[in-house]
Amino acid sequence: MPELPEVETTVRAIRPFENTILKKIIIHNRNLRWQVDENLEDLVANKKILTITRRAKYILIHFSKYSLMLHLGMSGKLRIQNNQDNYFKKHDHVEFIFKDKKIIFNDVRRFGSLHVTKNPNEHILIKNLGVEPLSRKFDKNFLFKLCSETNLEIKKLLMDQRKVVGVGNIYASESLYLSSISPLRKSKEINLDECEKLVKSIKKILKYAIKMGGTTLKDFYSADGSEGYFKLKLNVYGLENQNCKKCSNKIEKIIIGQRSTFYCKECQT
DNA sequence: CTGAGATCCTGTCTGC
DNA sequence: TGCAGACAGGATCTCA
Repeated sequence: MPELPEVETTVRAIRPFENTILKKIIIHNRNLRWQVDENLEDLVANKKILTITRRAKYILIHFSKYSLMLHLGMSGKLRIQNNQDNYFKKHDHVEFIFKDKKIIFNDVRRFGSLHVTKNPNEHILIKNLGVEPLSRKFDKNFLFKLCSETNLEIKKLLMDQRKVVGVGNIYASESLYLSSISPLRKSKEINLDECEKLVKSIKKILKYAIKMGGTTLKDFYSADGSEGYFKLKLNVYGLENQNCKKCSNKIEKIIIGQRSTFYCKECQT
């Protein structure tokens, strides 16, 4: 579920917990993508959260000495619940307990992860990550250079977190559609103009998705813990055999790197 | 070094 | 209904 906009939306939803004391963490299941660090609860119990930030698809919760790194994987989500509403859902693995409320990490498939570290930027899972697509650094020249350094299908390149972070399977298909570039194109054959279009499309769709996600923050807080991110209007993803909005050709589904990929053969060349 | 493919896990949907 | 098989929005690891 979570690509950059969903993670960013989640970060914004829990940002009100900045400058509050995390009383304790209760871990019901340490068996996530990686085992949760043995002493993680002790290191941050009764400590004040200073800031909550995002790097790639990681949610970073910073305390004075340590930071928590939370990744939502494929199916992870956070929900905020009043302490008095004492109910559980299946696959609630971690509870972050505050004075009146708690944040609960629920993850059906357990591809998510939770780590504690002194310096997240130096953590093995973070230090080799690529450029933030919404940063200034990510411009046409930067993407053009990335494209010239390898010869992957462009969609694979976009999804390689060591090159560009945050773009997952949905937004890769969508941004290529907006740019009229085929997901099968080899990166070395993509010219500077096309890189410009692609950079603009990626930034545009990510910003749009974040904006849309923001409108559901209220749901995020709701007492019943209602789930689900706003489903923004997609142009190609999941729309196999439906008509392309630009040319009325049928949207095709193909597999690239074992991942479903949707595109219009007619408009994307 | 690169790139292809397997893999972790559970739930849901499709087709017989 | 039951059941097998495919598939799901991530990312690492192994191996050629």
